[in-house]
Amino acid sequence: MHDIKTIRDNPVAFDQGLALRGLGPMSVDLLKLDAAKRDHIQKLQDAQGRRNALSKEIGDAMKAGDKARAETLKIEVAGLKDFISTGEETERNLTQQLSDALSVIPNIPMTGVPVGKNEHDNVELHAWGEKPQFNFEPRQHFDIGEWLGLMDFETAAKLSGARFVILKGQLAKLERALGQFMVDLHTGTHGYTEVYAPLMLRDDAMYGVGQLPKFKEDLFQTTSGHWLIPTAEASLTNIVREKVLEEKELPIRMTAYTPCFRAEAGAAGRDTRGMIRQHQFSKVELVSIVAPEQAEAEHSRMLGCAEEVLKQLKLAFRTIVLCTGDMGFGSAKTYDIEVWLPGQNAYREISSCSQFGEFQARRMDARFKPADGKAPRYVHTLNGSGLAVGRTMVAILENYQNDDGSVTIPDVLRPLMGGAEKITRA
RNA sequence: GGAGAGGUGGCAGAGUGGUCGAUCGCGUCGCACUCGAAAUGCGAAGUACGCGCAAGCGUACCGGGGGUUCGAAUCCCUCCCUCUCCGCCA
Repeated sequence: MHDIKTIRDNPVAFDQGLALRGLGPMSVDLLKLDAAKRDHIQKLQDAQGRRNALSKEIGDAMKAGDKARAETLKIEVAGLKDFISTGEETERNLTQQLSDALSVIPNIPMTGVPVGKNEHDNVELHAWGEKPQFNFEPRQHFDIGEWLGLMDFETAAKLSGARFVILKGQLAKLERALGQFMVDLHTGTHGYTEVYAPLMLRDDAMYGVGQLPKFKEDLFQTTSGHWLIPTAEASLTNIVREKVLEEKELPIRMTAYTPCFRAEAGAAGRDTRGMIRQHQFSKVELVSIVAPEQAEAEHSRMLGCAEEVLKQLKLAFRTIVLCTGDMGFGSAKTYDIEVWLPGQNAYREISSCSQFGEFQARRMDARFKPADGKAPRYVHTLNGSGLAVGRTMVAILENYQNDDGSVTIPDVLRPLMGGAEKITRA
């Protein structure tokens, strides 16, 4: 959510920021609405002030027993009544209009983010690891999983339709092991606090992280009106909503291993086979709540925490900075980590780490009291996948596949897989 | 699901429809006393928006929203949340 005052003070910079995202200028319309609202408020407040003064006089007159004077004054106030009641409604409407307009405007990219139109303009930061070499044609993960007899899309479709999967035996266990491995790494060596949080959220919470009002069609809603979380970011970030934290409490680092639910409304025809794009998947999420000055350093740190998972699993990846035209709605700067998938012969996104500035904090009203005792300021929020569990399983299947169809289990996961070294056909 | 009780400033807790933006206490901050601290005494302090260079002035805010009234923290409606008892249940 943008601050109308900031736009008022510097409309040109605001429009330039939008242009980076490929959007047309909006400041003129917003400021017109803002001016109309403030002009109206001024008139309304004058009228309210007169009413309050007269009402006080009525009270005094009544106390003094001067009935006639009280009645005269009442008539005078009656003249203001219509203006005030319609004026209050108009104020509500104008406020709502302005807020509606602001709530669907994306965040402005930070300076330094590469300027570009779409994913082709993203910039590679660095790459890590060696792509595995095979003396056979590497297969895609769904072929591997189905051949193993441990990955079943057909039955899942009977239960739930497209974009669901059933995992069995060692693959079901691998999913659980991956989640546990990641959470243990982030809580153990990276200093995050593990959190168990609701998977169903209310409107306000979804609005707070920017999922609503604009991306309703990407979400599932229950009959109770709750929204199923598309990412644990929504649950974790909202933990600080409507709070005024002490600066010494920052940074707050949280992680959670949760299912995520996405309607994938706009993805018809994309990644229709396999586990890459599902309505339900697991993810270990990282969320940081920090003072503004810490945000950039925290962002790099978070990226490192996510990359460490891939390093320990010995999976090759590259890290890119999304260009201005490819960033998500609320993000000010985003790193994507893409893991190498030999079966697809391509890098695929496995993590996205973003900083939001105060964009989400404004929507949530999440602030902190600076150590110097000055007025509360908005916190900065960050989140990143650490990692998407389903896609990590995909990467393991494709990178660790063997000629005989089995899949070698990465060293670090073996203790969590009952000591097994390979996943073999059921 | 049934019945009931509540939601007031950082916390706790008063508040007959008319100087209530709100008593008192605790906590916080400043000053005094002290070598320093504690204790004590005195004093300060809500948030948002608007106007103003500023001092300041105005408006709104007692869970959210709407209403009654000349005037609402106080009355009415509605939604949300919390607590207690009963029922059901992983």
